Amino acid sequence: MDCCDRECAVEEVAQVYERIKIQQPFLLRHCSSLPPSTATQQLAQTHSEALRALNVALSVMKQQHQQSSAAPATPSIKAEPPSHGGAAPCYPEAITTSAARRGKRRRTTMEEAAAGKTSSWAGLTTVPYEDGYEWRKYGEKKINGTSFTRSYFRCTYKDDTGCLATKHVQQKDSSDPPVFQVTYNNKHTCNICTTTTAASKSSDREIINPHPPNNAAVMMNNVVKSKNHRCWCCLLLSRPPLPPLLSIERCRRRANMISHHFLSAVCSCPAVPQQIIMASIRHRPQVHASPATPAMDIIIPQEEQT
DNA sequence: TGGATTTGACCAGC
DNA sequence: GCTGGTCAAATCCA
Repeated sequence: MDCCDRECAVEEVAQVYERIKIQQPFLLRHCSSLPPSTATQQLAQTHSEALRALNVALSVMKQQHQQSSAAPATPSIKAEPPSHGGAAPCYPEAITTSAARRGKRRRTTMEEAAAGKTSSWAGLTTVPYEDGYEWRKYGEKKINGTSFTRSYFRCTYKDDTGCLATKHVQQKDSSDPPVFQVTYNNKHTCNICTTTTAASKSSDREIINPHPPNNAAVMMNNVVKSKNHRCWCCLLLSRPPLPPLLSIERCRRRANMISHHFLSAVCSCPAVPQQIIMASIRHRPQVHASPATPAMDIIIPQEEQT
């Protein structure tokens, strides 16, 4: 496939993606107004899967396009399509690197990753901080031959559960939105997602039901009726590993941190004020020098701030 | 005040 | 000796 064909394909997929994305809030609203049934369940589920698949396809296609237009000497990295949470990468089934040992780790090169000689896994994404897990930053370093610093993260629950999952995020370019290379080491063993409500801080951690309802209508009703107003937007867009349920307050804060792509993908979420969605569409995402900074600035309307 | 982030120092692989 | 990954004290922030 030549360059023009590829661009046409990307454009076509992008158009379909935008069309489905626009339809999703209306569909979900419609489903929520109907009594739960297999048909509405399947419709909502299929719609969500289609949206996610298109998002994945777009990410991969854009990535391939960038790689093909790069210098030939540039080594290709092992990049698999994400399985959840928009463009966030997923984990391989087997991660058994010796680097999992505590202490200093053997460096892994791009070549090794491409050759599959290392069990760590790298992928490109525009939403490096939205992969459904909670991460705590523990370091940042300027890497030779790169324009941007690399940020190091470990699982927030390392101390609680001994989870050894780590990742590092390296911004690759200043494109719009910026592309990040995310490298994961060690699989999550914590198996917990946490939530923080507006009324309580992180002390009230809870284990999320591993089998949440797939029915969009049920989930919508739960959001509307439940006292703590949990956000389910991530659940709707994802498959295991499950992202955390978020309080509306937390989701609003989080909306300030996520990229244009992801935000527009969750535009059906009732917890994220429509004004934020519109603001994210009106204002082009800003490019920041450090990947640790938000991918864009969104002004939360005054009445929405708490 | 406690949790999260920053940042310089340290350590081990290459 | 250089470099990437981690540690941990200092700092920030809600």
